Amino acid sequence: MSNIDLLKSNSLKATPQRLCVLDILEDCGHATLDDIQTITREKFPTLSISTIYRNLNEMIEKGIVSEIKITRKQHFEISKEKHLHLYCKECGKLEDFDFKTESFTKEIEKLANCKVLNDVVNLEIICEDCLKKHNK
Amino acid sequence: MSNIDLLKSNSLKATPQRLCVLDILEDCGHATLDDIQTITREKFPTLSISTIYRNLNEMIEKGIVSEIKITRKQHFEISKEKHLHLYCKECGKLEDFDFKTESFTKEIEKLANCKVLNDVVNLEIICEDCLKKHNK
DNA sequence: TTCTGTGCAAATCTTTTGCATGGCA
DNA sequence: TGCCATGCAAAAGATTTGCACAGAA
Repeated sequence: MSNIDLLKSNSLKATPQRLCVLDILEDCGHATLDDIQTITREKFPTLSISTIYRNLNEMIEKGIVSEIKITRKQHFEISKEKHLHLYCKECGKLEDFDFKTESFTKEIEKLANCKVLNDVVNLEIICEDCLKKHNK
Repeated sequence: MSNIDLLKSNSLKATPQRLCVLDILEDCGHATLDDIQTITREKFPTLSISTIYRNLNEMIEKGIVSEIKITRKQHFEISKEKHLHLYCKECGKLEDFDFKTESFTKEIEKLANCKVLNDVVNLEIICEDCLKKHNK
């Protein structure tokens, strides 16, 4: 589904500003507010920060976009299938990792008698590259 | 270990203000900044918000206190053993759940060639009570 | 025309800093 | 005395809101 359809199917108009934000999230995987502001400014010098906030909040409410609460600066991404976020505390890299979390969450559901909503689990790590540096 | 010793062993003076914050975290399990501010005010009407921020940041740096990044308002807790946070999106309850996350994190480490640092994994859920309400 | 979305500026929070004061080793 | 910690006020940042205008249905 194109980003245009994604917006329309959530009764949001496909404005250039919204598409621009979605394109950035698609290209970068995840972006902070600063990232979004910097990149959008190149295309739309007049695009206002309040529009970014407003649109992100709307798209989060509709479930099109998700917030990633792992670093102090929050990141945003286009909502997608169950996966992991691996954030390297050493080099600051934030990556998606394709991993079905079901078997983990199903176990919790059984033990705690609850329904787990997360499609995403966030983990702080030291990444492969940084581990290699340690061993040198 | 008492909170006094906890502070001293991290070369922080055990001031009444710091102890008050730690007591709150101990009593509540987790508290937001608002919680901390409201409760400390009862005991120390003059305790300033900047002192709370400064102390929390220091204690986070030393690893005595951890931030919980799950809701929009961040929560704080006294650092402890590996466990889960279950946050009910419906009623807003945030609870600890005793669950060893090792088998999950070990699997990720193998697959992604990384070291997982988390002692804590955050999950958004619908809790047992709220599920019951649905079925009525 | 009627809505919805945008930009700008102002208002409101949140968080951090600078500095003078106070208390404890 | 010499630190370290605090309180207060100001500064800096982040986020939201009000309003008038612009553009698409």
